[in-house]
Order: sequence, then structure tokens, then C-alpha cells
Amino acid sequence: MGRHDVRRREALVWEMPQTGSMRVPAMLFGTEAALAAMEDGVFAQLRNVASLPGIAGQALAMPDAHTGYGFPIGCVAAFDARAGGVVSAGGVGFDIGCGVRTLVSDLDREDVEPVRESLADRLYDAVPAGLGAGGRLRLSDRDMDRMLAGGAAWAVREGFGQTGDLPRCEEGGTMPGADPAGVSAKARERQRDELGTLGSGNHYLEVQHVEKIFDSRTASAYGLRPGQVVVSIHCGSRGLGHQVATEHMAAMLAAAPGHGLTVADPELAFAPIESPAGVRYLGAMRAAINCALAGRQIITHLVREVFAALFPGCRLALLYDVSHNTCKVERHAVGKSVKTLHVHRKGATRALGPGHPDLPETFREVGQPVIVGGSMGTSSYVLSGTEASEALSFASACHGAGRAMSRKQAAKRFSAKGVVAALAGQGITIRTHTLRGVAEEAPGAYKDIEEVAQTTHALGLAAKTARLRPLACIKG
DNA sequence: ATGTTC
Repeated sequence: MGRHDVRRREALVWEMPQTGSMRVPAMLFGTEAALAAMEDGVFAQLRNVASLPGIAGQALAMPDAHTGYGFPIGCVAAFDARAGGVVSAGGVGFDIGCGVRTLVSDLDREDVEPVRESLADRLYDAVPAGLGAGGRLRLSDRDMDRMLAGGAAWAVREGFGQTGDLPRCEEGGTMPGADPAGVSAKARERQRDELGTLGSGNHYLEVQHVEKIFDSRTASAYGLRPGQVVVSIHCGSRGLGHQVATEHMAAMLAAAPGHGLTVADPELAFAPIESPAGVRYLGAMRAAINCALAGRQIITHLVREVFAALFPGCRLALLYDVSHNTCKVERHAVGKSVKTLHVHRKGATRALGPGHPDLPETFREVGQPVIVGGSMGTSSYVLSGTEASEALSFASACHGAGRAMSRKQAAKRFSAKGVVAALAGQGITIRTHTLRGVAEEAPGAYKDIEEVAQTTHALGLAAKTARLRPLACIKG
């Protein structure tokens, strides 16, 4: 029961046929070498996902997939409520609403290079980061409810950002259907002073420059040009999302026998979409997504303050904000019919193609910006959504390089000081709250982003638009 | 990912 029955369907497409308890086949994407390097756990977890009630089409692993909690990270799976479909907290992940946003400036690399160290210091001081780090905001219970219902739109109303930012966020900056009352007192307490903080692990705030443009028409629609300075923010819902995930995984596990469901792997806890446990999770999950959106919006404001101090009058406009840990209700073609599905994207990015009605007018002709964050010190990519991804992956693409080894292995293998020095030699400034974190996030602990992006592009999951190179990176 | 093992 593993990878031995994986069949090559096309150059970059691999299928695990429907066998045993699987209700649908599973598909994986990558080169032969990438599949050979993929952890055994991905195949086993994908088989579990493909066995869940009500799954539609196929279970999918993106080119950056690696083993996760229940579902692989880099997994897309869609469920049909009318066919007994389920929702799984492990199918969204602990960091609910985690995502990336990229801001585009009117500065050139040459403007930033002379003050790179000072800019890194100021950003490090302005944006709280690290495990358990608190920020300057303290939310009352009433404000907490408003934040959980309003997301980035709430943050803009509170003075953090510009109304023009909102159309540039997935869902317009507010995830609908949130149930703030479903977020426990404990989850709220963990978040009380964490709003607008970066967190730790692979989260980062990076000043980058546009190193290469692959498609000038799309890049132009996105406002990207060679040499331009951009800022990317990668973070999620902090302690609140973690608490929501923890509580609901336990609740789903407890409720499973009542639905006549067996859960093979406790990490794979799930509940029928329309069951009380499913409904409660979805409401709380959407509130956590709003927490993540509000957080990225507040950090955007802090970054703009730093840039305004160093570069008076400079522009820092939001290109796009997109999550890669979500479950969303979307319409997709399955076989000959179009169905309403709960699409889980765990370590996978929504990638709507040209013409999709959910896209703002600006992106209607070229498709959605798909922001793919590299690991610390390596390139990131701006891709664009394609029409092909609808048939391939429920309009989804990769989310990053994907880990090639565990944090523990990486901490053993790499020296933090060595990593910082090596990156300095490449003209990349690192500011960090934890040296161990730097070793865990060493570029060598990740897959090659170039190969992941190329596979994604060649398959048509999303198209290469621009490559971003880091200048300065703030780590938690 | 995470008040880094409720």
C-alpha cells in the first residue's frame, strides 16, 4: 500500500488508481525525480483522502506536496454535501487562512540597496514576530467579534490600510459565513494581543525585487516590471487558528461514531458538511480566515509606515492576497455536471483562470495572481491562473517550494549562522528572532522552487509571470 | 503551523 501502484499518465501526471477503500483515484503532479523524492507519507495520506465520503473527482497532490497532519500539505480535495461529503479540520491545517500577499512599490532595487540594512532593521522593529510575540493592538470582546466577522475589511475600517486594498484580496477581504460565536474563549485569549504579528516557522516578511518577467502582458496587468521593489507578507491566523483547529479536530473525532463514520487516522478527523460538527467547524474556520486576513492587512499598514519614513511619498499598492490553507464553497465541473463543492486547499493556492466571474475586473483578462512563496533566501514566483487548472485541479496550484526534510532534520543538518552568512554573500539580509528557526528554514530544507514552478507552469496549473528575488527577509 | 509536549 504505497507508491508501487502509481501509474504515469502523462509526462508530469501520475495516478493512484481507485483501489481498496478509495472512492476516487488520486493524482500527483511532478517529474519522475520529484515523485521518487516524494515522501511515502504523501501517497498513504492521499489514499486516505481519496477514501473520504463524498469526495468528488479525484484527490490531488500539487508539485510541492509533502507529509502533513492527516492530509498532505499541497493537497486539494473537493467534497459534495449532497453526496454525503465531509469537511476535515486536518484538510485545512492548523494555520487556518495562512496565505501570502504581495505589495508593489514604485521603487527600484537601486533605491533600496543603499539602505537595505536600515530598512531590514526598521521592519524588524515595526512588525512583531516570533513564537508568542504580541503586538500593540489589544482587542475588546466586541472588536474581536467584529474582526472575526470582517477580516481585512474590518482592519481597513479601523485605519489599517486603504479601501483600494480590499478588491485585491481573495473574497474581497472578508470571508463570508464566519461564526465568531463559534470561536472559543481560549482561542480568543490566545489571539488577544497577537493581531498584526508575523508568527514563526516559515512565515516571513520579505523585501524583494522583480528579477525576471516571463509574460509581459500579464505582468503589466499586475503592475510588475523588471527591477521593481515589492514586499511579500506570509503569515496566518496565529494562536487563534491553531486553537480552532485543535478543538474542532477533537470534536470531529468525538462526533464520528454518531454519524456511523470510522476515522482510520485520528489526524484525519472529519464530519459531514451538514452535521453540527461540520457546520460549527466551517463557521469557526471562516472566522479564523478573517483573523488571518486582518493580520496581513495590519502588517501591510506597518510596512507602509516604515517605507513612508524611508522613502517619503512612495507607493506600496496591494497586488493580491491569497490564502493556501482554506476550505471554500465553489462551483466546479465534475464529469459532465457542475457541482457545488467544499474545496479543501491545504498548502495549495486558488488559481482562477481568465474570465472567472469571481475575479476583480483588473484580472479578468489575465487570470488571478497566484503568489508562490519560496523558502527563506530563495526566489518567489507570481504565477497567473489558467483556464486549464479548472479541469486539472479545481482551479488550484502549488503554494511554495514545499519542505524536503523535517524541521528537526534541518536543525541538525544546517548551522543558522552559516545560513545567514551564505545569504549575506548573495546580497540577502536576514533579521530573525530565533537562530534555530533559521536552521529549520534553511533553503536546503526545501524542494527546488524553480522545479516546482516549472512543473506547475508546464502542466498549466498556473503560468509563470514573474520571479522575485529577496533583498531583505524578516523571520519570526 | 503552535503560549515550540493539554
